[in-house]
Amino acid sequence: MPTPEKKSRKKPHQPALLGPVRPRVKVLLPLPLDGAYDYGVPEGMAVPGPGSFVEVPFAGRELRGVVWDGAPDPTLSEGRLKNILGTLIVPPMTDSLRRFIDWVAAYTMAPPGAVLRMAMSVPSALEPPGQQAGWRLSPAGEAARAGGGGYRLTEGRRSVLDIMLPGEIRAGADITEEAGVSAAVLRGMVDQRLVEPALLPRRTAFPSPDPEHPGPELRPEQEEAAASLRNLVGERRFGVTLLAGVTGSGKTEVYLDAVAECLRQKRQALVLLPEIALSAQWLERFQERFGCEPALWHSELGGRRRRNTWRAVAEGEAKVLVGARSALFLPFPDLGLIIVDEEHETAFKQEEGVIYHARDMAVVRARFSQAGCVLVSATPSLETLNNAEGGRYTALSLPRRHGGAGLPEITVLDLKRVPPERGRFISPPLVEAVNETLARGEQAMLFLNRRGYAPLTLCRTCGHRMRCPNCTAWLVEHRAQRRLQCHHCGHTEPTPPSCPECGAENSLTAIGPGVERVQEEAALLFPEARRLVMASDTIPGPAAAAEAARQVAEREVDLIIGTQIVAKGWHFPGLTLVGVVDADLGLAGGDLRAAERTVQLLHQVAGRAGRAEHPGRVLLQSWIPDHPVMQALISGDLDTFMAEEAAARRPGGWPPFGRLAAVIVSSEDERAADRVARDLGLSAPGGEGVQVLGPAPAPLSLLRGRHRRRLLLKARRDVAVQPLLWDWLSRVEVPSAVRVQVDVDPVSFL
DNA sequence: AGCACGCCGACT
DNA sequence: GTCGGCGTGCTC
Repeated sequence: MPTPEKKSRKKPHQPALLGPVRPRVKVLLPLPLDGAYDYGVPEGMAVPGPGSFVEVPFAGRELRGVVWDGAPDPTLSEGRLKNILGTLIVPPMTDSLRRFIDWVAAYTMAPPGAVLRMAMSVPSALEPPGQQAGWRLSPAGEAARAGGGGYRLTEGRRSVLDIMLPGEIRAGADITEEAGVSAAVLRGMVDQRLVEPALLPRRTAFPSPDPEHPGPELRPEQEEAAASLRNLVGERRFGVTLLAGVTGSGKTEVYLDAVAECLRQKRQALVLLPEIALSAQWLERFQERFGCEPALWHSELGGRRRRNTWRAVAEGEAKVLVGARSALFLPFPDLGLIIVDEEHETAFKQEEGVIYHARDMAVVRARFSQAGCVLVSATPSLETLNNAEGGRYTALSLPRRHGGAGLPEITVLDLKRVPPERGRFISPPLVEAVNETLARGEQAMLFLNRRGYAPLTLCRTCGHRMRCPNCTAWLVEHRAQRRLQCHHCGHTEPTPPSCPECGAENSLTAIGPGVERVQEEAALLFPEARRLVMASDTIPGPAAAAEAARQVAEREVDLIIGTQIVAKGWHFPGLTLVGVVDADLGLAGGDLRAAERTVQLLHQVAGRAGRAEHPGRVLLQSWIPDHPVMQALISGDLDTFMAEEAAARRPGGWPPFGRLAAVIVSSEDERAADRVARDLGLSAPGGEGVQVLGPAPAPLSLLRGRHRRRLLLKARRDVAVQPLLWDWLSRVEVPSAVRVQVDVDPVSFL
């Protein structure tokens, strides 16, 4: 039997081409490669300029990339050079976005192609517009979809039929992507006449927000701040402003006025929100101000809408876009303003893949785009406050609330003095306060930043604790589903009837409260109250969020029991009491920002109380009522608290007075991880203003089945940490089973 | 990222 | 004896 010819990995040696040498360009591909690759421009093709989207052959595939800056390598032999296949009809990527991508890659130490991938997240958006070909079900296809026609369908064909609605016309790439099949499956269906060609309709235009649409009238201090922001935008140059102001002081209206000015300047505006999926009420306010909806961008946005939005941004048609952090990498041709609302939120930190902080990168993008940048918060981060103090940012503040509404009165309930009953979590004074509030026909909220029923399940007989098999974490009971869940890796298992260790029956006990357990207790204490649990698992998306907001607004709910998702952006006019079930929760673990974050979160939750005509009340249950965090919340003097935080961090050179970079070593093989971590420790850089702490097991020393070790590089502010890190990491050998990640400016220390 | 190559274990 | 596991290296 003849053996099939083995495909040679090496290219056959080609003789040097005669005639004129092809022009060369660098092309960056959306892959985690070290840099851009060189390609030849075939005869007859105009040399595409930097920023052009091109199609190129790469490792036997056809990929799309962007012509990048820099000189092609003249030493690369003509024979190895492949030709560009074609230029795509898309507005080229601007200089400012290309420089931003390079900057982010250099700063985060990610491959530039990995950053480019975030800017090219919608492959189908690069298809030529207009006369684009699409596909729809033929009559035979519709019959097959309904199960008729006696067709025998492969799994792939079945899933194509399932996702194609009768009459709907979609792009081929869209269909194959959503159905999870190859193009061959679709082609086969076309050949069998189950699917027929059709022209894609031109997408509907994005509405233009009208800056002159009559919006709400601004109070004098709002108008003053708005004027300053309009001025920032009007100058059409880079500048950063911090807009601070307590909840309810009308910051949103102020910065929407800056958006209006940006529209008058005929430039685009980007608003970043930490949790775009839960911002139904924010969208209403936008609508009121501008008479239409903005373009939206978040990870749940799928298929067609995603594609259209990307394209509309690239063509400058989408004037205002509201999005999550990934919106920072959209191809705005002329960005005039970036707003980062709730700038202190840790949700702006991307923790996977390219690890970056969207707030910080927003400032950089604004700089490259000659745009204004506004950081907005009731409780600004120490980083931002420090920049304002140093004069790098302009500071504006709105001290008062709307309509003269006072700040809620905040009291600490000392749990040592007024403990809840055994096995309960709501203390008698809080029970009484809720009863009074409900009796007056007002709404109350119980806040506990912990999902599920109980964070720990313990065997009373043998002391066994239910743990996640993949992570250093306890399993959280979700009683409604009768399951135990790991909140880190997604592992779930049914709640066992008896102890898996000693076999004792009825011995497993729930330890500690989650919102579900608080709601159970509330059902006993306040049986008449209509209750609503708001947690990320009960409010899974924008629609559910809007529905929850409606129920609260229309008084179909008396008592809200919620996790941190209730802290952000809601306006509950009838809510006058907030009870914080465990104010100490965020202080455990003792990381660098635990106190700062707790103050920010609890201040924000407190801000939900008493926004309308009724004054609000907030009760914090705490075992440590004298803690500076509680004292700051009671007094409402957050400035002093932050000043003390700053004073505590300054001498040690902790951020923002110094730089940090975390090096995380992980492997399924614990010993391999230890070995690499130890080697890194031994070759750690030192010297003036630089020190390395660790290695040490990460607090989550096992995560998703990977053993993790951490090192922390701490450096003076004037030290560039990236060259130091590159040099350091290059000196240590890392086997392929071990991953070394760098997190510059870490937020989480887990 | 994806894909082919190559070198080690369990099966028709 | 082959099929196939995924470790390793490469892509202009």
